[in-house]
Amino acid sequence: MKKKLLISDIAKQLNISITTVSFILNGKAKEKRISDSLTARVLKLVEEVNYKPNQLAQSLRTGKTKTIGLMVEDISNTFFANIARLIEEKAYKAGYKIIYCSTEDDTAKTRDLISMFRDKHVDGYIITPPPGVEEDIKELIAEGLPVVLLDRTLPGLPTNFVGVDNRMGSYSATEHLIGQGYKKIALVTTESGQSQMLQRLEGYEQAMAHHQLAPKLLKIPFRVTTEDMIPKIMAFLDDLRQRDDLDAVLFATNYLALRGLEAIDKLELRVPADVGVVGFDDHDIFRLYKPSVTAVAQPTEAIADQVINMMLDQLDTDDRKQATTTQTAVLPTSLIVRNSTTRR
Amino acid sequence: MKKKLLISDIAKQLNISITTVSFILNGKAKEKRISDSLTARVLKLVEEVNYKPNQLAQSLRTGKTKTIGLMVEDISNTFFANIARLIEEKAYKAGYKIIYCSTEDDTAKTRDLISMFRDKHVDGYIITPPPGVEEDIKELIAEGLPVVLLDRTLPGLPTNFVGVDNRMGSYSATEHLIGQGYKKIALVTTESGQSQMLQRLEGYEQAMAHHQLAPKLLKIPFRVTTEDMIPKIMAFLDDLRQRDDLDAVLFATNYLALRGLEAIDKLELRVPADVGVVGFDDHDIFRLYKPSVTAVAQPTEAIADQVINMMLDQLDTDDRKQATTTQTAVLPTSLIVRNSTTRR
DNA sequence: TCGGTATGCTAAAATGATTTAGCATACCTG
DNA sequence: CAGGTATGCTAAATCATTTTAGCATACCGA
Repeated sequence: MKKKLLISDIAKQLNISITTVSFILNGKAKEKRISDSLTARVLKLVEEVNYKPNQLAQSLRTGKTKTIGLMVEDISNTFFANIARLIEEKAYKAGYKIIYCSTEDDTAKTRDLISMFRDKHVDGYIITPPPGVEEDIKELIAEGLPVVLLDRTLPGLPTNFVGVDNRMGSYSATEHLIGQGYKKIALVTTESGQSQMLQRLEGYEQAMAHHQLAPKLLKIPFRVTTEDMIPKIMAFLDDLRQRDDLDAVLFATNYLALRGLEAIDKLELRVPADVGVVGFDDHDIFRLYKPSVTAVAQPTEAIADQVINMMLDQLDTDDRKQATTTQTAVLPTSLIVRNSTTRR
Repeated sequence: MKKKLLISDIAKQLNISITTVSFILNGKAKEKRISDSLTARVLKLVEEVNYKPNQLAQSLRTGKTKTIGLMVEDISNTFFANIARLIEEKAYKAGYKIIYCSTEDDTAKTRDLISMFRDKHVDGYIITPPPGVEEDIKELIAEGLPVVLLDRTLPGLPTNFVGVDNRMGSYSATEHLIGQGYKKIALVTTESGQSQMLQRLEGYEQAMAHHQLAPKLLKIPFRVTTEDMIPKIMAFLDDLRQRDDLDAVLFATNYLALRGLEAIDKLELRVPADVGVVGFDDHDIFRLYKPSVTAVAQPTEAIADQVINMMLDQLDTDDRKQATTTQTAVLPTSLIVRNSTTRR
């Protein structure tokens, strides 16, 4: 097994000091007045023998690991998987690697993960925060570590944030339904206090209020399994239906919409004739489903762009003026109108 | 900002040497004959002040980073996203973090990524290899680094591998179609030479041959965009249809099946009356689609289990006897019969 | 009383880089 | 020709651990 090359090997071969080699490799040749000819010789040799500095040693000395921690609610959810893919790509281009994990929106697990990431000295944190981690995040910020929150914020936490205009998204989705002649519109959401979910609720309620329509809510508790979800939704819809009080549903997340479609199917309701359907967050399935499903789409690529830009921004900035400015990007959603809301 | 605690702080406070603290923290107290009382005092203080060793320094000294590199073709593909989620979970339980990236099945990119992972000194490699990285992987193995290939193998590479019985999967899918009375069965696959794709092709061809039926193939070139894929599939199916030579299709991957369903939809063919449809690799959509789509399901959880077990196995083993034994797990697929192949 | 060994701990090297402080030498200026 | 400055480089400290080699002291048996 070939021995790994050290910086001292390079220095020895050229009969110069380690310091000089280090300066040259770190682009400080000019600044440190190393002659051009020596610089060239060093770079040539380094190239020839394919010397690569030991990143662990570098990290120990500099405190930088060129690694970003990415914590999403669930990496297997298409929305997050797509974001993760884009973030990864852009991060690699900037020389950063990504360590990821899924929080499952579990406070204790997330706190643990944050602490593990710290132990590993990641340079920056991208987080979709569960409730109850405010203090941990504040600590990160207090220590001058770059943090970008994604998808949802936490109250009272002045931090860089990237998300969409959820209120507007569900407002316009509701307006769209109303415009199509639907009046008895229900919202199926989760019980969570996550900011983005509250905003989606707010948008729906505002649109309904604006038209003097009565809101109808189903809030699914958080840790309900997929199987239990469908009967719950069925019961809710069926009940409204019995009272002739339902002609459309807005689902507040893509997985709720998937379960919802199954529920609607089992109740043998026709879409869009019996009920109109809109999902928040687009999904491959919505294009393909018959009838295709109208959805509030989030601009995945733009989100990922903003996130990584904010992160790189902070990573580039000198640590001093870190906490001074916080950026916030609230991106617009777009309503993709498909057949599930088109009455004929 | 509170100063980070060092091992020397612990030593100083108790008036003992750093060495002793280190031994105790690394569970070598007994072995090194440190008295129980001192051991207890050290552990107590460590607990009280919440001292945590600097992992960078540990890694530099030991050469272990407690990090596993995961390279999949595309982290945003549901199949890989699900696997990634499970692997992450199990890895964390064993104290390992995951760095991931998407190879896009691009040789040059992957070689680059492998080299980056090496620079970062990951302890183990989980890879879905694109063609042309045989040498790089051989090098990893030669250096005694744990490697587990996932989903596909490379010819002439004796390595730990986890995948499914692809040949059997598509064989039985084809048999199923034939059992339902379909005879003019086409296979839509990719042009790639990836082992798993070749096996799926082989299974199909064997089943067809076994019943003296003529195979009909469409091989989609690799870097075709989603939009270009649909017209290609349409043309292929339509052509066969014109010649009255099509009554069922087997799609060799889940994304091909998705595009395929769109194509079938546009051609206004009815499923399963005009064409039966089977997908390789299950997908949420297949349950929900009308009619629901029969699929060859891969046992995601079992795959992830095997992968992480093989990996941890190697990581635990002393480096010496590393390369001696290689494990291979070929898991069975299961055919989930749904409406898309049920003629009435 | 002396050699052997068990006990309980530690000094110092090693891991592989970056960075601070500074040393010669040459050159220039007045 | 003294004194200052620019040039071109380097010795040694530093980052925070782990690990090797070994040092006192006490005790025991012969």
